[in-house]
Amino acid sequence: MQLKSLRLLVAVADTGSFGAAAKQLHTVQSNVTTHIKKLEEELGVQLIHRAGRVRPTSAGLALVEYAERMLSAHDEAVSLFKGQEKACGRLRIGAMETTTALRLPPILAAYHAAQPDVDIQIKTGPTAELVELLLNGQVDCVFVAGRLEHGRYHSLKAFSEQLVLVGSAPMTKMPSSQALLTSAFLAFRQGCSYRQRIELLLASQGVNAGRIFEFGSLDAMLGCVAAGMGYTVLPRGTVEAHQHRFGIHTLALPASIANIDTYFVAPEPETWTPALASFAETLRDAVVED
Amino acid sequence: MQLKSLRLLVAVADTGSFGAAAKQLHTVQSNVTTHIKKLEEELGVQLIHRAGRVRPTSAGLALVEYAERMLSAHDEAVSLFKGQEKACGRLRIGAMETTTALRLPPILAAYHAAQPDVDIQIKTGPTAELVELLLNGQVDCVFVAGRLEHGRYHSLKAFSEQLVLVGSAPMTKMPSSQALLTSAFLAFRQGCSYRQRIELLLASQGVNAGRIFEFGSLDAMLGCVAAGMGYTVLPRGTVEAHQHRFGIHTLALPASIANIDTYFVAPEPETWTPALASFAETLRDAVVED
DNA sequence: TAGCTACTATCTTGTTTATAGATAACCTGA
DNA sequence: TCAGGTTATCTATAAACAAGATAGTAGCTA
Repeated sequence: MQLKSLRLLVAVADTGSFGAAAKQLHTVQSNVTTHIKKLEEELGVQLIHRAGRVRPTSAGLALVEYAERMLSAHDEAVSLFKGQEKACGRLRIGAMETTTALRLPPILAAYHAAQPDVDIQIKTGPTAELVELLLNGQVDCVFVAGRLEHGRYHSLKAFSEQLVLVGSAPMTKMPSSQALLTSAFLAFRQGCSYRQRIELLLASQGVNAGRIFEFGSLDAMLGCVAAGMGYTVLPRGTVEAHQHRFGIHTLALPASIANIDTYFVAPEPETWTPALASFAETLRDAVVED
Repeated sequence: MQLKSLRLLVAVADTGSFGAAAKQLHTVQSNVTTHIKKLEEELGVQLIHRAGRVRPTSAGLALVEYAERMLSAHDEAVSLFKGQEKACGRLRIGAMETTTALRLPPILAAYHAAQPDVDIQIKTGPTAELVELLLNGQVDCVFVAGRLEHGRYHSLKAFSEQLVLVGSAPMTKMPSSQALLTSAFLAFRQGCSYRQRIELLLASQGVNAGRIFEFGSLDAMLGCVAAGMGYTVLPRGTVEAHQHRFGIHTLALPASIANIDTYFVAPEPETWTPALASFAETLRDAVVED
C-alpha cells in the first residue's frame, strides 16, 4: 500500500471521477485506475462503485478515513522540514541554571515571536549532565560552560560570563584563608562547571577542598548566602539580577578564575530541524548585538 | 516518501543498526541505506547519526514520531480487511422502526457476541428514506419492506411479516366502510411501506384516502390507537410484543394485504467489509433457524 | 432503439525504480 | 596496528511505473 495510491483514492472519493482525480494530482486517468485496482487486489475488497456514479463503497469509505489520517500525518511531517519560513514541531533545549535564569529569557522571547508554532522544552542541569543528555539525543542543543571537543558537534560561543565571589557582607578584598576555611561554600550539584572554579579559587588561596554544600536551585543558594551560611561563585550578571531580592555582596575575582564562556552546542547543522536552525540563527543575532 | 522507507527508518531507530533493521524487515542492508538516504535527500536533513553508534538525529527522532503515527494507521486499516476471524471497524445499519423493535435485537446480540470489536450504528426510518441512505452510501446495509430491484444490490429475504389491523376495541370482522370513514388511520411518516398497505386496505373497502396521521415512533402510535384515536396496520409480531402495555386489539387481514416481506439489502458482496460480511452471515444463520 | 457523450478498463511502450549480492570504505576497541 | 563489525557504493536483473492510444461500458436523449 502506497501513500500515492491512498491520495488517489481520496481524490476519487472527493471528486467522484477517476479523470478528475487524475487531473487534481497531475497524472493520467489510466494510472488512477491502476492504483485503485492494486489497492483493491491488495485488500481483497472493492473500494469504488464504478457503475453509474463513481463513489466509494462502504469498504472504500472506511479506508478513506484511515487514508486521511495517514496523509495528514505525512503532510505534517513534511512541513516539519519543508515549511516555508514557519518552522514547527518541538525544540528541546538543555541549559545551566544560571544561563536559564539570566541569558535565555530574551532569546526565547525573540525566538517565540519569530516561530510561534514551535513547542519549546527546557531542561536545566549542570554541564556534565547536559552533555550526557545531548550525547543521548534527549535534547536537541545545550548551553554549557566550555566548548565540547567531541568531534561532529557544533559549538558556538554564546555568552562570556565573569564569575564573582558572593557573600552576605560587603567585601573589599579576598577573605583570608582563615575566613574561607571556617565558611562553607555553596554550589550546584555534581557536574556544575562553576564548582570547579570554586575549587580552583580555594586552591589559589592555599585552602584545599573546604566544605561544599550542594544546591539544586539558584534561589535557594542565594537565600542561604544572604543568610550568612557561606560564599558562592556565580556570574556577575546572575548576581546583579537577584541582588535587589537578597542582601548579598560581590567581589571581583582574578581573570584566570573569573572568565568563563558559555557555549551553544548541538550536533552538526546537517542534522538540524528547521526549528533548531532558526533557533541557532536567533541566537547568533542576539550574540552579535551584545 | 514511502511507507516502506518509514518502516525501515523506525526499524533502524529501534535496533540501532542498518543490518539488524534489514533482517527485521526481510531485506538486505544495502536497501536500508538506500531508503534512508532517499528520505534524507527528500527532506534535506540528516536523519541518522552514522559515525559511532547508529542512532537518530533530532530530525530523525521527530520524523520517527510521525512515522509511527502513519504506520499504526496503516496497520489498523489493513487489519480492517485482513484481520483474521475478528472483524473490526464500524457497521452502519438502517432499519424500519418495527424491524428495529422486534427483529433486530436478537440478531444484534448474536453479532455483537461474535464480533465485539465492531461499532454498531443503527438509523431508523421508513423504507424510502432507508433506500435513499443506502444509495448515498450513508449506511452499509438496510432492512426494508420489499426487494430492491435496482441492479448491483444484493437482497436477502430476512423476515416475513403478517400485517394486522390494530384498534382499541375487540374486532371479529372488518369494520364497516362507515366506521373506517369516521376513524383516523395512524401511520409512520411519508415513505413507510406499511402506509401503502393501509391505503390498499382502504381502497379494498371502497374507502379512498381517509385521514392519515403521521407518527415518528411506534410507542406514540400504539398509545394513540389504544386511546381510541383510530386504527393502524402493523406486523403481528410487533403488536404482540407491545400488547401487554397497551389496550389494543387486532384483526387478521386478507393475505394479499397482510403478507409483507422484510429484506436485507446491501451493495454487492465484493464491496463488503469483513464486519458487514460477518453480519450477513449472522443474519443468514438466524433466518435459517426460524 | 439507435446514437451520442462521458466515463473507465486495458494494452503497449519506454523509462524509472527496487532488489540482492559483491565489494570497498569506515569506525571502534583491543 | 589489526581484527571485527558496520555502512556506502556499485552492478545486473527484475519489477514497477507513467503516459498515450484504444477499446469497452453505462447513461442519456431523441
